[in-house]
Amino acid sequence: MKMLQDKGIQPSVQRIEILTFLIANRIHPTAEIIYDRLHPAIPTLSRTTVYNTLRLFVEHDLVQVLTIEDKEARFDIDTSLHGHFKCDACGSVYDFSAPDLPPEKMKDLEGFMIRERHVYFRGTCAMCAKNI
Amino acid sequence: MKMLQDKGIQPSVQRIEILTFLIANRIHPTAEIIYDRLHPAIPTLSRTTVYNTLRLFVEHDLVQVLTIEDKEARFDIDTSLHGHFKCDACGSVYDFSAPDLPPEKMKDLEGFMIRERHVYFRGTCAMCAKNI
DNA sequence: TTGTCTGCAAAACATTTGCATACTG
DNA sequence: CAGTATGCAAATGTTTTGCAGACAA
Repeated sequence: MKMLQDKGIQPSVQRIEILTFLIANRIHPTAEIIYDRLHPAIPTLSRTTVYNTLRLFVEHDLVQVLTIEDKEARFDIDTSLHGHFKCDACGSVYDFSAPDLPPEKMKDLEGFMIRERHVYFRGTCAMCAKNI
Repeated sequence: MKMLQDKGIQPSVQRIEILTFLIANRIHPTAEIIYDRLHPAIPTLSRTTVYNTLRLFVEHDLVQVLTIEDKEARFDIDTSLHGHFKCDACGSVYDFSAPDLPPEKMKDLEGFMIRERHVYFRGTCAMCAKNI
């Protein structure tokens, strides 16, 4: 996988599979979800490798960590600025285009160096709201 | 404490102390920080009670949970809409006035019921940036 | 061959739960 | 007295670490 080499990451079978899963499944999965979905196809895969790999990807800015809930981290292959909505009914995490909060307009943060910006909404998604 | 009774919470010694701490120390503490700071004065205080009490406060909308980091939850007595900035150097969490993201303008979320909104920034705070 | 990657088992943490005791109305 | 709150100890769930064997440049 060229994507990995471009980021200076050696492309092992496990790393390619995890990256491919993240690209194909835009569901902001947890480490456990990734493990559960890949383990049948790669029986030797361990949770440790999933965690190691995700940390590596984050360190190389290939994915971002979402802390939209307090229990477990979620991972997003899309590192562009956008918002995340978590439905408390079905548990899904949706993307939405967040207005670009211009950091220079926030005078509370004068002199602050902003490296990451996250917008998290929670509530009930349209599908779940309909079924109530 | 009237504030507790207004929310339908029985004001025990422990609950009053924890609420008072949150009001007096706007540092967005973790459960552990609250325990460490109150334990000397209330030697019988247990971590369980701190966790129980914080959960109770959250359920009664007296405080909000911040998931600005993946490891531990932080608690904010200010439930109004504002942003949070975490400095990766000193670990402090700062408040800032976030522009009110109008949910109705986000057509990606049509039909969604929004219950919570969070804006989290990360980086280096002005004080730490100066000392680099 | 030398360094890196993997994966098992165990450890580390934050948080929750079961339950007996203590408190309060 | 009845119901609720507390706190200890143990359990849970996620993530990390130590380390030995496997793999790759």
